Amino acid sequence: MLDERRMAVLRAIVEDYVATGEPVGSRGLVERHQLSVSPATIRNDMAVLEESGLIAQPHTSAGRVPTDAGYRLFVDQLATVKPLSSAERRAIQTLLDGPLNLDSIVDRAVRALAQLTRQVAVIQYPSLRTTRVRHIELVELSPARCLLVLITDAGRVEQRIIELPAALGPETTAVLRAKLNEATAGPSLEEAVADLDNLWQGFAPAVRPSVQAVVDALKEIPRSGYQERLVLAGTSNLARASADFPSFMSVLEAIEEQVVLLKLLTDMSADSGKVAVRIGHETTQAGLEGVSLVAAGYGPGPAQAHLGVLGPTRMDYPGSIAVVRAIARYLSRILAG
Amino acid sequence: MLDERRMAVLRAIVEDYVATGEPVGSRGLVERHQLSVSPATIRNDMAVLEESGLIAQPHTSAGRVPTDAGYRLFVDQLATVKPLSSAERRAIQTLLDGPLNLDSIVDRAVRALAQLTRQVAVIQYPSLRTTRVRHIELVELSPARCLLVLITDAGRVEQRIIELPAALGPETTAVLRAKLNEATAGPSLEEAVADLDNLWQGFAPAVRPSVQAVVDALKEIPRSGYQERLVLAGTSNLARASADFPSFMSVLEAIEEQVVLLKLLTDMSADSGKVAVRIGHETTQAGLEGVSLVAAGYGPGPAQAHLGVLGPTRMDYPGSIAVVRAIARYLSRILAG
DNA sequence: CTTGGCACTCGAAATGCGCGAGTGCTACCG
DNA sequence: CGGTAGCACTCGCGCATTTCGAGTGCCAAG
Repeated sequence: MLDERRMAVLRAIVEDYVATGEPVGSRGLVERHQLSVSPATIRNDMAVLEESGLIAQPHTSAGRVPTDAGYRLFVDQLATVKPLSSAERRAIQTLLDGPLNLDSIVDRAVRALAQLTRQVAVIQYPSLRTTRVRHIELVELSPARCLLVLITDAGRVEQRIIELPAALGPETTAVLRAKLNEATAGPSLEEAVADLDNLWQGFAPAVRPSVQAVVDALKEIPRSGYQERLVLAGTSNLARASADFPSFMSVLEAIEEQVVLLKLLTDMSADSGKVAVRIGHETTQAGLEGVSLVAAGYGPGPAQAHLGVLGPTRMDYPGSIAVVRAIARYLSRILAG
Repeated sequence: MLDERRMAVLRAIVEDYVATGEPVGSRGLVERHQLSVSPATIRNDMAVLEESGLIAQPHTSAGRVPTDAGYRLFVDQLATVKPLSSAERRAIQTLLDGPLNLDSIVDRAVRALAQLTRQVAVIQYPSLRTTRVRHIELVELSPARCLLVLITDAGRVEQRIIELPAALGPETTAVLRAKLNEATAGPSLEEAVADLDNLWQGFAPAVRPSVQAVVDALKEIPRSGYQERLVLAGTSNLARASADFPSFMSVLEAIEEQVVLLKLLTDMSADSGKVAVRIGHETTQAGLEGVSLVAAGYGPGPAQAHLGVLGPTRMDYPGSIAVVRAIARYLSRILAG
């Protein structure tokens, strides 16, 4: 039923529509592709494809447009891997230069992603849940306050100011710091933090409430919603494609909200380096009608975080997939180094 | 020449145009405002105002629209201070709740700013140049690498990973950390950092290159462009007002670029708490045609950073000014606490 | 100085029309 | 039976034309 040529026709329709943005007709197809059959034949094939729900026509006497299902089939079976151009390779390579602190790496990566795909790019910071603790620092700011600084494996730094019931004093602070570092030196933060409940026992009664305050703050870190951070770039690319969205303002809102986007990202690909694609209605989120998402996990070891690009369903999937995969790998490598 | 009533007319035109977005005619004016004169009189006044360059008509047989100069006069002399509504007060008040670390405070503040003004909100992080150092932390990650963590007065935390020519060892690290804290305990980071050039003399020859590497990294921090951080919110509000811009995509691009925006912000208000307004062409930046900016400085003591909102020239100036001022003050107070 | 009256202008919306891209169908061919 | 050529038909798009009305400027009178 869906033989060789019909698939070729579908591929051609997707490619042309992505390129031009206009419904593609039978004549144009045979002209631009080497299909070596007549337009009439193509029309018959198109009728079949339409019946299968892979393409549709916006109105009678217009050309055909791929449906979400059509894109899905294209991405899964028809798309040929598109190797990165040397210019793209070079652009990504420059990521390796520059400061090694996480903030600036992520910033450069997200900009590169947006620029190369010409879509909206999004990167989630390595989750505090799953990464391991590299170091914990405890600084007395005043008798009533101290600062807790947490540095993870992936280079992420998180800080909290803690109000203390009673002053700790320099020695106690040093001891507590050492114990915290010792206790969290093992597996992920989330697991490590579970063992801290009895820490106060090793301290003098006077400072125990303060110790507990610090422990509570530390336990709170992987729990709070604030711990998830998302950075965006290339929002202006959305405006360029605004004609493709029913309401691109609602898309902007949904993106800014971050919550929805975060959920989508984490729901998608799990494995580091694997690229997953959500097309159109598959992103069952309010405000994201007509939006596709190409995402991958990244991070040292198993995926600790995700990154991706977001654009109209009418999007260059092979190209986006290639860039997303490449950047995810580079990022993983840098963070592991 | 510009008597009482003419100013009242200008104010009415600005208010109506801001409210409706449509050129306002003489008849509508007398209907909606208590001007107790006839439309014909208003027309004469309008002719004068137009001659003075304060209003203009998009085309013959259309109503009048304020020019940039008109808005300027309105803001400087005509606008009445608009007190915050209790709902607005409450919304800002909730800023005081929640975690006290800088990132989340700024995040909440920028969202509040965007929501209350229904404009694009932008907040600049307290500059590393002018703030004082609260604490410096130095952590050995491996023999060849250490992590430098800088905590400023305003609660900002900055980190760098430093490649070391030779291992420092725990004792030397401790000594160096102490010396760095001692040396930077004075004035602003930028000034403090100037005195570090001879620090290596106090160390054994073997570790001197490593000490110098740390000092260099520290000196680099206030210098690098990366140190300036800008956070945005409410970009979707721009889309709502997209009809007001000649090309709102270029506005989006300019905003994303951040460099332009940063320059504008720092060029504007200097004093903490004072609100400054740039209207239309006064923002002499490419891509920002038809954009106005309402900004204020904030921070403990003299303004260390800026925040503001950005929108079409057709914008509720009194309201925006009130909110910007309020949030700048709250933020200053929180950071000082 | 203000006001009513009036002719005039000009953009926005409505209307009508022709063009052409594209389709589906049918008859025909290898 | 799949492919092809021909052909009538549909329907959105672009364009010219018209109409409508909001708003102005000017003038003469109060």
